[in-house]
Amino acid sequence: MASESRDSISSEELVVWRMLQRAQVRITRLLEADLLVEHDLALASYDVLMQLSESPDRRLRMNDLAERVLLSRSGLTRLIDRLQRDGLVEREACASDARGLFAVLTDAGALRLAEATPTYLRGIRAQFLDVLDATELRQCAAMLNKLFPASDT
Amino acid sequence: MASESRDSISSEELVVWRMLQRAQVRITRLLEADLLVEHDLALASYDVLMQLSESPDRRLRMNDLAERVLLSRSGLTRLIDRLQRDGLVEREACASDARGLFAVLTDAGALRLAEATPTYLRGIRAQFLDVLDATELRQCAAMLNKLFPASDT
DNA sequence: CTTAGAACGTTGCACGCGCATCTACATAGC
DNA sequence: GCTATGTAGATGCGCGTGCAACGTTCTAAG
Repeated sequence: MASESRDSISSEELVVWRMLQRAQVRITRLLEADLLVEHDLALASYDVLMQLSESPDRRLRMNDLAERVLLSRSGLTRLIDRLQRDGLVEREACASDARGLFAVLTDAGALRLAEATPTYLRGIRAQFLDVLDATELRQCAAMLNKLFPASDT
Repeated sequence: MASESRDSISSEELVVWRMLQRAQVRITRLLEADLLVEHDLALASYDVLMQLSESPDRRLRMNDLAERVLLSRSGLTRLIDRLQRDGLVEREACASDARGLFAVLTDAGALRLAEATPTYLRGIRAQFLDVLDATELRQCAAMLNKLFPASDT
């Protein structure tokens, strides 16, 4: 009953995989909907603001930021365009590398992030964290550590 | 050390949530890339073919299908357009409800699904199932059952 | 110094998706 | 029968994204 997953997949395993897909989509959509309704902020935008706020001097190179928010470079370019248009982020040249640009969180951006954060936290608690108990959360963390080895891109 | 998640979220919890996001995106992208490269089939298309193949008479009402593959009605309309253009699926009128349409898997669609399935299974094994042991898989299933109560939309 | 290659960010383009709207049909109330 | 409300799919439109290509700048080799 131990090893049989070489050439095929049991239907239970398949079910687990599908549930994972559904759960992730469901959580993400509800979270994004809340952010959009209450703060007119897409989830990707929130992620950008959050990453910047946690970075030294509230700034990050475009490239690094793209990796952190799981976006392609071009995708991030457009997203920063929008956030800059809304005054939440600014672009700043990089002294040490003339090719590089920093995306910098503005005060308005920090404020917007602070406003939206309760909604964000409430969402992931309601949809995810509060549903699991402490033990499950630990198990979950352990699994994710295996699924997401340090050598990620 | 048990209950403190009411008004804020510990950073460990936040980390778990972010890892979940990253893991899901990573798995999905690798899987989709494989399907695209080896079979010119998007993940959403594969899901449609799979759902149809598991349904009685290889057919499903557009509405039901949309829910199962987590797509809006309009999204599914276009997706079925494409699959129909490629001969993998056909539309058929519904006798009991003149408004309704069935999406029906064609033989070509079934063949294409069969060809792509090894890639699909290999992907979710490599990215997900094989990374976890039997115990973890059971824990994972238990958590997902809590995250995804039967009363989903 | 010069040249070849790589890296950073932006842009043109096409694609896939959701929302709002529309038409056709169904169902309930009168 | 007729009308009102609801449902199934399709369509117009706009948005966000990735890929390929481009210009600019950095780095390494000669």
